[in-house]
Amino acid sequence: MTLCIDTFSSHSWRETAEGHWTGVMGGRVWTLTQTDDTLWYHVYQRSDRQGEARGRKRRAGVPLQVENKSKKRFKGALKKEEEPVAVTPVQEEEEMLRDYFQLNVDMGDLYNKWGAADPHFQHIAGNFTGVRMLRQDPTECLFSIICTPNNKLSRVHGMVERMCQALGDPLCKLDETSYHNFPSVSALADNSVEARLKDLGFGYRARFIQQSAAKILDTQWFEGLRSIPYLQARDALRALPGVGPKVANCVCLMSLDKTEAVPIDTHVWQIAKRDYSDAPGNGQKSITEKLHRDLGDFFRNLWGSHAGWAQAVLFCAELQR
DNA sequence: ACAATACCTCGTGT
DNA sequence: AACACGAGGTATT
Repeated sequence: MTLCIDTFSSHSWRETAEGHWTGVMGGRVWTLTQTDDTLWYHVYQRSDRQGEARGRKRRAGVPLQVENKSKKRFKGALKKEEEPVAVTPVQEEEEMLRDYFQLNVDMGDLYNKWGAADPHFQHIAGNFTGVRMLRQDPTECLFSIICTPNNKLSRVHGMVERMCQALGDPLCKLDETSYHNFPSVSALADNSVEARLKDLGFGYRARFIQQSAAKILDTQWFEGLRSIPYLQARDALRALPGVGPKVANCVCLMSLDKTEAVPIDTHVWQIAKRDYSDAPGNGQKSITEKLHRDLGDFFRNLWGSHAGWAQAVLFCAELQR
């Protein structure tokens, strides 16, 4: 069982050693690894004086052995814990991971449901029971995904990294790598941001980011998107510059708890045309907004309430072939 | 509603 | 070595 965090899903993680993923989540720097059904983690503490983590004192560039394994042991969705009276730091950290990896969701049930409804899913992804959707921070998700259209993922990764370094608060420094929080919306809304991001190689996306941030700051509806229905959230996001159907659906799916949101990108469309002959849009030349809706409806009808998750799993399985 | 076009940048391929 | 190509779409016409 190997932990792997897809670079499209989140650009904040990188594999610093084999099977060990280091990144920022919830304002803290983590290193994660997995053995069997157990997720092991280490949280770096910010030093009082120099802003460097204590973890820095560990051997440079090697796997970080988690200390106090008995304390930091983290069991997945295997057993329920009793409600704590007072929340300890360890309990808080475990809850953050449980939330981020959505470990309360029983993937077995979902896989059975998808496989039963769709023989092709069963054939391609029936065994990929370990793949699950992250529950990302909406702000980080939105502004990262805005960078992806008409772009290469490798470049997006560098862009996001530079944006965090330039505009996010520093957290700690490990082995010459400084980790920063994702920039706040207000930091991204500043008038100087467009020029700054252009200097960092963002091209025309620099304006989208600054303008979207300014609009979010101005209108205030962004924070409430998790608690309103999918279609309302999607349409609200569509009003932001640089946010089309694909980006809106990605943000809905990956950060706003809209499990039914199905982002249609060029790869998904190829798969749909090849493997789902009864799907709409077979004679279509390109992905129009209507086709995006129709294909989404088709997959929601096929897979049910977690269609977006099913699509992500199927695509992940596709990549492994 | 759909098709055509430009778009920043920067690996890669020729 | 120079140059065209296109990338997990979007905005505009």
